[in-house]
Amino acid sequence: MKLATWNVNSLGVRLPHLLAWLSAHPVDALVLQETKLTDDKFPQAELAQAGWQAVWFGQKTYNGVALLVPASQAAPCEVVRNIPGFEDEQARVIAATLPRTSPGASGGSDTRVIGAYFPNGQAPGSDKFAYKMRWLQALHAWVRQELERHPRLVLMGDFNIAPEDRDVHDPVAWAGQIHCTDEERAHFQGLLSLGLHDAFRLFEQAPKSWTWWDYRNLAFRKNQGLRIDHILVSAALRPMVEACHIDKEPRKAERPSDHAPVVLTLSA
DNA sequence: ATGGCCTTGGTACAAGGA
Repeated sequence: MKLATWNVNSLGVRLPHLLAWLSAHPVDALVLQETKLTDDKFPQAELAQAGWQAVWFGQKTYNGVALLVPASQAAPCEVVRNIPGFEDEQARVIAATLPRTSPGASGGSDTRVIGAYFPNGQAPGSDKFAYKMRWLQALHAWVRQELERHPRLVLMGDFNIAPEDRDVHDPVAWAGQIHCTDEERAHFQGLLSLGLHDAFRLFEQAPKSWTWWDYRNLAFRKNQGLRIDHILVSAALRPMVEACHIDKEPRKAERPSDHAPVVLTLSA
């Protein structure tokens, strides 16, 4: 079973690119961020024609999230949009349960997937940073509840947090900057304290592994980036994690997203 | 060489991203 997350930076622009990636990488679920489409503009028909069903939650111009699942699989259920109880104008979260498809498998159960586009935060001290902190607090409380109901849980998306200095190409230049502040990193650790595990760090990984590279300054060619897109797995899923990798290939395409997909491989 | 972006809305350029 493969699960993936990808900030596509406009699904309208990236749809052909996304379909090409999906046909080469048949995942069991993919969460998208920054679709930048209102719900009426979501390309449901095009995706269905390519063999994908979806649930989505968008808004105009900014943000927007979706969950894609092969049409051959059971439909995602118990769909939640945004953090329950947290008033938010911005479309940043979509959660759903993937029903277990192999009834013969023992000891398993449904898998809960939460796809999230964490706020950017712009700069420490700004209003947007304060919003990011409130949002992170609400997310933490909600994920705690979700874990009680769904032991097999995956939280993945664009976190807009580089958890450690090794997730930053130039930690000195980025010290205290957005994505790297102590406050943001404490929130990331807070999610881990719920019993979640950073799937990427369950394995030995190449140094200088990033998921995002600035469009400017030849950052991708020089491999100057950040690791800000993450897949966290619950304790119940951890023994099943076989691999977690960043697929840099789509970042080399013409008109790429500035983010690369992250892919999780689970046994069974 | 040293600096170099992209998307949306809307039709010039500002806002936002990270």
